[in-house]
Amino acid sequence: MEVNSLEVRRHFVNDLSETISTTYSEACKEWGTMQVDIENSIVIPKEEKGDFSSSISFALAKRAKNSPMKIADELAKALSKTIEKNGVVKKIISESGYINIWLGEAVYGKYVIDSVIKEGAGYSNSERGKGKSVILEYPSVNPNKPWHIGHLRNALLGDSISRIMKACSYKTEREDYIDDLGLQMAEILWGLKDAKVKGRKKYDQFLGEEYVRINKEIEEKKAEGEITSILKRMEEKESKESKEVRKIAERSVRAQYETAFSYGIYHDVMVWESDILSNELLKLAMELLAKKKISKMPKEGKYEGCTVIETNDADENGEKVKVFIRSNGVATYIAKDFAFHLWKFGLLGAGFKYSKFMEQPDGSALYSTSKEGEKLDFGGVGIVVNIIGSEQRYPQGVLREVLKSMGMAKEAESLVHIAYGEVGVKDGTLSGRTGGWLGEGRNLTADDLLKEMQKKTLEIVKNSEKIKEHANEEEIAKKVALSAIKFEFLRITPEKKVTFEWEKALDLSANSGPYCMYMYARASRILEKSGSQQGNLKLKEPDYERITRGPDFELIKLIGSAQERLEKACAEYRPDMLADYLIELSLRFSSFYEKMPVLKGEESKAIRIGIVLATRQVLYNMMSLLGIQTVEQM
RNA sequence: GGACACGUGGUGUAACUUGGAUAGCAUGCCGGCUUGCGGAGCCGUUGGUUGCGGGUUCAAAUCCCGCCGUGUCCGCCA
Repeated sequence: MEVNSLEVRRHFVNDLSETISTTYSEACKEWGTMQVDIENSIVIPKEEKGDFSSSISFALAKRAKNSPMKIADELAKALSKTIEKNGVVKKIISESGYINIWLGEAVYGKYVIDSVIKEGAGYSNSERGKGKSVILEYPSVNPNKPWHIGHLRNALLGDSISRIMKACSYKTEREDYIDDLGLQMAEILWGLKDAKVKGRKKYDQFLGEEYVRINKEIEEKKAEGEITSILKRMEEKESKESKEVRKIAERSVRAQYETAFSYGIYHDVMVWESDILSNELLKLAMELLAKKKISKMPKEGKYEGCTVIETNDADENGEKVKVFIRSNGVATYIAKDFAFHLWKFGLLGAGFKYSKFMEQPDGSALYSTSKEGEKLDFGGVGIVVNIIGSEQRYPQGVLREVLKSMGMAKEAESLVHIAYGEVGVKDGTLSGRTGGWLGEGRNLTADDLLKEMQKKTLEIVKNSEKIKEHANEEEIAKKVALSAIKFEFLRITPEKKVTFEWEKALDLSANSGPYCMYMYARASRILEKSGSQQGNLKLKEPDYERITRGPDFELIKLIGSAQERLEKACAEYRPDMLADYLIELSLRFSSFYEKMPVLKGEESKAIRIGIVLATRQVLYNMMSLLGIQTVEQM
């Protein structure tokens, strides 16, 4: 039997609601089922108040025409009789209107530690998403520039959320959308001409710099008209431009993915905008809209010759219309995106052809849509998660609205937009057009951030006396650098805007990623010195009765809440909740071993080793969900 | 003009969806700790009228109404 905080909570709710319905049957009649109210009334109180607590008596007071204190007293008394002999719950008492329950340290501690050891890397995993499939889209960077720190935030969020959902048993599909037909690529095509890559620059870096130069040139030469015609020719099948732009884009994407791989970010499939056209997904989608009479083709007025959709929200001029197909026959971005989303949900009855794009460093295959290739089982999922900047709330809302008006309420509901706040810099923007990402000496790119961070961590690692194998210095420094960057980006609620500053970013003391790694390394060393391995803990016969109401049990409770924390983070798409949990865990662990010597613990030694073992495992599990790797020494 | 997001100690943030006990954590400042299982550490002190004003409630950072500030979006751009 696995007992964790979720189980305890569930039991508490059940016992409480049974007790209430018998003790206050009159009040309950009016209230109906109070299950939800009871669930919401349960919190984890301050240490000295107990392990779980309910404030339900306050809500009951009016109905039962009694004071909250008396109700809490009665309920606590009645509940005490339900305490099972197994001793997971030790006592239930009331205090100023609250009902507080106390867990039995030995019994609960044994359950928690035993299940961590038994489940290992799977401990805290959940089945909440069993049988559900999800497609996650990130970071969808235009292929005309390197990833800057804003794109990095997107990619790290997507990477972490997909890891989290996978740990919750969702069948995940990591997808990247490549916009190879956009204005930005047309501009590249116009201005790049015969330019060769100068020096040994990465191709995405080269394109990004060229793009800034090209934009100035376009303005000087007033070349907007020429670009529009290039844009149109790019969309034509088999045109010279369509082939050339795809070639440039593929080369650029390969360069961008070098960045992704250096951060440990992987995908399953990339979808090219040009393939949405070549595989006729757009045509099918528009036919479907026409058939359902959602789209209209005005014969006169402003939108003559267009295919449009009416929306609920009026814009500043009172217009309630969105153009899907322009009067010149060219589809708008939102039309392509809509067709794409019908495909994601499997509502088109057709799909792409795929070919293998490359093998990723982790050994997994990355597929890409293509004009020729085999049919594979991508798309057609139940949940769609898009990690896109908050500035795209409106178009994402339009997608949802059109789905709804097509009678696809379930899909509309399952279209999730992770609207993360933009990454800003103190002065200026990260604009690709004006080159705001270019800096002096170091750029605001994901590549340069990692490079700078590694420079810093390598210096620290080199001076560390704790590292025995100095051959691994580079590898350790890289993992520490990655943890610092990832933690810094992921610890903040996605919605919040962040302002990037080099000084702050490189300040390791302010970053908790390396701190968590440090705790893991210390735990590892304690275990090494104790001669303990995961397998032989039983041989040491830990005496669970030696768990005290102190830092040890506080730590155990925290370990026991791992699954609860994970499920919440998953339900709300919030990696920052796990970052928060990791900090708590690290702090508790730190104060635990500071106050309770493990190896000199005498009779308590075995159980304390068990606690260290469990902590180390959960640290490892949670860090993996943020994409952070551990080291044994640092 | 309309819609949305954000506003919490000096700084960065958590808790807001589901109202509960003294608003949690980090960082900074100040002070202390090392013959001790790893000092990238630990302990302590300082610092908040939760943007402002009303309302609901036994109880409001949390819910409602009205303001203020910052930002974003509303195109036959993507």
